[in-house]
Amino acid sequence: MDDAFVIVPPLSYRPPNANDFPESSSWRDALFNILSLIETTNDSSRLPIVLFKTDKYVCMYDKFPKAKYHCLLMPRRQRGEETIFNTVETLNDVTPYHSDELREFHILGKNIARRLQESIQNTSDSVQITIKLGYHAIPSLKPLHLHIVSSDLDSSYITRRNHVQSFTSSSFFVTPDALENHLESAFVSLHPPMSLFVDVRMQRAQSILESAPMKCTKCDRVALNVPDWKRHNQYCTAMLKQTRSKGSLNSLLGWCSREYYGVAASRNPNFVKEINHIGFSIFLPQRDLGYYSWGSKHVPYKPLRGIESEDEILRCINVSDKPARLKPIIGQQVEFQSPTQAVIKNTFPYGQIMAAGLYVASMRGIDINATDFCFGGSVLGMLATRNSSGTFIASFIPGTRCILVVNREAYSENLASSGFQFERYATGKDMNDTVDTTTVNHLHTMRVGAKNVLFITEVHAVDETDSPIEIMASDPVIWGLNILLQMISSGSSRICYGQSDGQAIKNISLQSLSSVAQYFLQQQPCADIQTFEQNILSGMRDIAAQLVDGRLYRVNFSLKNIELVPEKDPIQCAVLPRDSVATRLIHSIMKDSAGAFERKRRLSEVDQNKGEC
DNA sequence: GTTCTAGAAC
DNA sequence: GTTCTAGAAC
Repeated sequence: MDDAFVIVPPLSYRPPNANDFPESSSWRDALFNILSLIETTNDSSRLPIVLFKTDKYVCMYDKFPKAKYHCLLMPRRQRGEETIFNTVETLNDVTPYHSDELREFHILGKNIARRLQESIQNTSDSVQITIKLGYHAIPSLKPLHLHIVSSDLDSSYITRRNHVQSFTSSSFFVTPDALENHLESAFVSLHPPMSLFVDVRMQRAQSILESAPMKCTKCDRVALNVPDWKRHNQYCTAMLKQTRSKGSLNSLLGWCSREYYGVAASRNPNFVKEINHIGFSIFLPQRDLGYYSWGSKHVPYKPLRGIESEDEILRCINVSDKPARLKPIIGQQVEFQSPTQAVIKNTFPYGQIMAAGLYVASMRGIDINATDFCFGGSVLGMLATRNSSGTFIASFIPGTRCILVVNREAYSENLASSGFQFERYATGKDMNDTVDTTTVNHLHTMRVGAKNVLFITEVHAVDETDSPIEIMASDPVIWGLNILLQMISSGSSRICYGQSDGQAIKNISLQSLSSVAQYFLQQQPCADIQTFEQNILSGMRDIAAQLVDGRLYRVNFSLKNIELVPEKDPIQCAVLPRDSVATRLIHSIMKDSAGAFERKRRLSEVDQNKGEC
């Protein structure tokens, strides 16, 4: 281990004021917000909430210190870099594969602890206080954070039983040594270690918080209640017990075997398996951010730049909606109906609604600043085939370095068409209903190569586990690679399709993503997945390299190479509302999400009341 | 994670 | 009457 990475200078502990900490949309995102503040602040070593940082890690003061000295050590979020820590949110995401990184992290933590110990050497506290390191077996906050905390636990912020237990229980407070020993045990006794994850015994850990006796850390006296524990703790004069750490194992840590595909795997394991089964290696699903619906309420068309306020967008979003469940229709035959014609243009508010997806993604904890790209549903296909059957526009999302790429082609759709009829049939709706224009969208992130990509795509249905299913009234073979990449963009591991002869849909079947791929590759023996992957990665590189300013660019092709050309009609081809509106929509989440969220709630109540009257 | 508060425990 | 806990809201 190269100690140079983790050398810590002498530290002086100067806890900040509570209002030095950034406001957070939700307490769950508090640490993420701090981490992105650190990345976006020019000289973040001057931030009062930071005690010490390196290129990879940051040690910040705890906002509610449970002892005279209390900090949190975390890996920094590194844009575009492959650090495994980026996907570790709790101890349950840790694998033996993380051993080396964790060891380095722990050495840094111990060195910080040593410096803190030095800094209190000459104070009256020096005799009684030692600095301890540990993770909470069940943390309240993500991502992974190591507590560096002094043994006194003398703090007005200790108010509840679980505060006491979480820092005094020798098993709930998981020391770095205990975690390292646990990981080490996988290499000794279990095989194969790479598919194993740490598994915290949740029930036992919870019962420690709730019902284990609260003991004094010095004399083991059992307290009657929290105030009793605090009173005794302040005046107990017994010597602090020396805790053994080397070689210790933690009784709350076990193992759980599952394949490693990233964080999203637990939500939609089939999708991840299918992608790997096809042979794609550049896609690593990360976070599944769920669904939201867009109901435009039959208002007139409007140019995106004509949107006056974010409320015009907020009122159309329903964050608790999800796609309808696919009905058991396999093998059935469906006659088409003759519903009322309903032609709609993909113009706002019936299209061009990426801003809504960005809003919901921010609300659900995506840091747009830490995201490299945001793609609509057909972008992967365009990059892979280098075929611009569409008008693709690339531009920075205002106020960020995140590149939004969407198909801005203007087209019309008829809700009476057979495709829409089949979608409604497959989800148990009235085939003749051409009035409801609500669409449901899925949000998820993937690593694509070394980049973080947010996907905002429409989905038609979900299966019994609420995973997306593509629905299509034609044989997917016709669509070839595009449908494959559209499914990947929407996070769909299956497609429900039937063959249409104009009168009816026949042979409705359900196929997996990999069988669609297999069929496509059979039809086109010259096609190979690796070439498509290279096209996608080099396309993303080209776009990032050529996007030099805040203007709108059209994605053109010359000899299959991507060329960004400044869009001649940036007003007409806008992909987001004007900057002031878009910025408030996306960034208000960080600073003022409570306000935006409350406003959204009030608006939806108003709309509901209208409906009821 | 905290804050707030009803009502149980004393 | 006061002290303390636990659950909901944020």
